[in-house]
Amino acid sequence: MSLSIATWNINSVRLRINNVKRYLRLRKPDVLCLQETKCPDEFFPHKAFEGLGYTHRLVQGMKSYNGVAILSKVPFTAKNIHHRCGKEDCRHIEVALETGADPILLDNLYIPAGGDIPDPAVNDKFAHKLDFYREMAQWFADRKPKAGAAKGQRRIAVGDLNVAPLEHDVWSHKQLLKIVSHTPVEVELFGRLKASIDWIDVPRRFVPEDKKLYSWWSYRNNDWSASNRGRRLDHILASPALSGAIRSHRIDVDLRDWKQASDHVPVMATFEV
DNA sequence: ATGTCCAGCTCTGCTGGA
Repeated sequence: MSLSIATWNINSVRLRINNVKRYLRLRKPDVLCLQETKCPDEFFPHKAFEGLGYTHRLVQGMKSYNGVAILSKVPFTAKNIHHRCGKEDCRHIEVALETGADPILLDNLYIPAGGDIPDPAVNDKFAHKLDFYREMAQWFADRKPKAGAAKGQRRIAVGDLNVAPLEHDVWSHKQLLKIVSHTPVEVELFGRLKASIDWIDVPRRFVPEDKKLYSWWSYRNNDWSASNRGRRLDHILASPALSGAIRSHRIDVDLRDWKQASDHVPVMATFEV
């Protein structure tokens, strides 16, 4: 079967529910993973998703900040809500998609942005971000198949990871080296997470590393497309067991121009599973 | 890099977070 999965930092699911519905009608992903829903569970707009066929849902939200949700046409089991770095701040949920004999584990992540000052000694938010990366790298590493095992688990991790790891994941590598999201310490930790189970960077399977690729443009730019100062903060990672199943990717840049847009656009990938 | 958006509270302006 074909399986399409999209990830989108929506920056308030209630405020942008009409954009979400429009996107779902346009691209019809089988699974949508949202971050920054900013919505306590009792107010989550379940009806909108139910009406579009997303009858399987796992939401974990809180007041004002953070919040993640998995909305799916494909049934899933193993609804896991993970607490990270000793906090209950709604940043990691995991399901097992019922796709054939062997389910696919799907992680939806909202990694802390990290504040403005890239120094963990003076900025607790940056320290939290680095700790989150270390914890995730270890958690995935603990799930890596033992040496000699035939093949690993089919696993996909998506979300706003708040790091643009490659030189051409930002508009200016040089000018962003000291800007949170592209500092060497963050890029190193992203690499450690990626190496934990030899994750495949799905969009980069299709777009060479010397080509610019972004999923986020700051609200602080008056004309985001004229300056095009973007960053690739939103990611889709696939485990090696899915390497042969990757079929396509799409980053819907045009959505940054929709009325009342999020500062992030959706990133989607299709697999033949 | 600059500087805009969102949620919450209450206060229809301000604050913190991104």
